[in-house]
Amino acid sequence: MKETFKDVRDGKDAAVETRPAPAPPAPAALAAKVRTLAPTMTRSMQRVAETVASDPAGCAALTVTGLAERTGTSEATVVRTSRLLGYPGYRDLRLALAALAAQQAAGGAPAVTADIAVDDSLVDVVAKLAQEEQQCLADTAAALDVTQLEAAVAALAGARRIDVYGIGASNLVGQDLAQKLLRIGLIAHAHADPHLAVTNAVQMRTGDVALAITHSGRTTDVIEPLRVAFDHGATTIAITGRPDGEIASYADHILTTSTARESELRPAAMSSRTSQLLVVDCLFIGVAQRTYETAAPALSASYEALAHRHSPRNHQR
Amino acid sequence: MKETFKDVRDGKDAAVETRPAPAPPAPAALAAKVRTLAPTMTRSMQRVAETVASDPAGCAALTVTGLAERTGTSEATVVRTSRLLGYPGYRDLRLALAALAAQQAAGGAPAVTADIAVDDSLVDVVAKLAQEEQQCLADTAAALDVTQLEAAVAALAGARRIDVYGIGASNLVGQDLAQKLLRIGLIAHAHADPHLAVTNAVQMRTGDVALAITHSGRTTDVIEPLRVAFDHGATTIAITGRPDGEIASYADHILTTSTARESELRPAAMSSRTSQLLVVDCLFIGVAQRTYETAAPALSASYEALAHRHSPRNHQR
DNA sequence: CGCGTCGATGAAATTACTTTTCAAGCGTGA
DNA sequence: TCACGCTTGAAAAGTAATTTCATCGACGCG
Repeated sequence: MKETFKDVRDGKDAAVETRPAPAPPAPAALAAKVRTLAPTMTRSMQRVAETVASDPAGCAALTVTGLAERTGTSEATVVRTSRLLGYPGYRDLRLALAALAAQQAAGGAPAVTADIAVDDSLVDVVAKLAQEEQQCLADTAAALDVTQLEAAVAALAGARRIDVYGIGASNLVGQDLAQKLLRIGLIAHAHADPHLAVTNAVQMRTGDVALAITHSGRTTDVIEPLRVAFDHGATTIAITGRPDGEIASYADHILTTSTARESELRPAAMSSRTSQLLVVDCLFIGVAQRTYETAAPALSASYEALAHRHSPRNHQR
Repeated sequence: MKETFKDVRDGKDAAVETRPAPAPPAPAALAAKVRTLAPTMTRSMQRVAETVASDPAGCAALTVTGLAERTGTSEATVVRTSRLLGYPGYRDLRLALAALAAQQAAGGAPAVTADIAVDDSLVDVVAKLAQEEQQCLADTAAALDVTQLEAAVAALAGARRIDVYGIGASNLVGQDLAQKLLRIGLIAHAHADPHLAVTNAVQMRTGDVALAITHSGRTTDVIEPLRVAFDHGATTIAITGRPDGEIASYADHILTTSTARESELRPAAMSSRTSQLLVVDCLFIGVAQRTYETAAPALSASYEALAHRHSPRNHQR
């Protein structure tokens, strides 16, 4: 169970490196974190998390016992929830809560995001979608673990070869990343076919990088190739919305994407894609910075190469 | 003196009621309070107060003992100082400190609109990217012509068949749209190969919809198939950043995406992609609304179908 | 110049709060 | 239906905050 899972990961980390940074507690990304982790939580923990997220100021004034009473749970559950949210204990969650409350008070309007309904006008749809995606970006940026990002960037920048795994919508994100990396001279390939992906993953070894993208963290077709690459000594990176999912067991570096509530009309795929793309962009820029000497000329070269694919400009007025 | 004061207060409170609200602790007025009360304080208390005022964030991380050590005083002195500053005890001062730190941090970094530079830290990169993409979304939403969108949605919703043309990054956006439309039961196909696209475009006729995605509006490989489809009587839609580009000549409906300044490290492809995706999402939601009767069941069906592709949930603790 | 008083201060005791442990409860799947 | 494992809260254990109290030093007065 938990022990097993934890031990596996720890063992791996110990073997590979010394776990760069467990998880710097989130300052303002609390709401995002609550959403991301909500599925993992038990009922009472969800109650605590939700209470905390909906009224940071109020909760900051409460002691463990107080919050336990207010949520109708026990102190133990409150502490457990705090841990799950990434804090060493309730004390620190409480501090973060106070900070969050202050920020909210200062920032003013929190954000009104009503679900998109079937009978919304298109004007509303546009507004709500834009709003939700903006929120999603903000959440992702706030929750992104820069240490992990740094490590991932370093791995990519120095990789002999990069394989990207993703299925469905995540595959498109993977292709986006691969396209970008190719442009700056890296050898990257996005796999769409799970079988081919596994077949190729066997070739991976130390110095190669395998990157898997899956929102659920449980997509077998994506986990398999990453596992194979991991077993063959490649450095592995996972971009997932569930940092505690199975895929985490085979990832050296985990980049967490945020999750928005999904509604009937707006499948989770939409916000996860937005979130994933931001992460991918960050990776790309990071790598481009680190390989600037070669990246810059490569970028302009690719522009040149495309020029003749465009009709002459005389059409514009 | 202080003792006396405290006793008086306690006595009164006990007698009157359960502590009405002697003094609402200060949130951000801490520095002011320190200055005001400094003369009243003893040397060691001044040291504590000053430390606290100059580094709220750092002190918030410390326990009484820690702060006592850092200021070279004792726990008692720290508590006494807290009292003098208007808090019931150190615990509450600490919360206020955290809040203050958050406020300072929020106010200190108002907006990062600068270009991403080669020597930016990853933290900056993440912040700037998120910021830029958010801006891009806002711009797109504001500039989107809902009338055109409405027309495009109507065309798509009633289409016998939908072909999507896009090259490079825009192709991924096209695939995203096609995937989504397929999910709700429409017949959509995204073309990556320009030759095949043209070949297929010849088949298009009235009742079919051709949709082209190109940021520049001048990408020949994308314009060609759209022109062919247009000539054969299909309804044509263009998603482009240049509504005056050549492609406009062959588009019945034009959806404009916004363009952000592009910097050396951040090619235009990035922001155009974000913008295009928002438009595509709006199209999708619009179509899903109009075909709700068939779309809703189709959506849930596709979820079901994917379920077995995920590993069981037993992995989570 | 010495003595006494009083406030400031920190060590230690006490109390409040937090964290951990553990056993009972409960749902779930075999 | 049973058994297993996860969830949960009660209570023990531990940690941090608060209070108490004795010491120290300064100042004023005899």
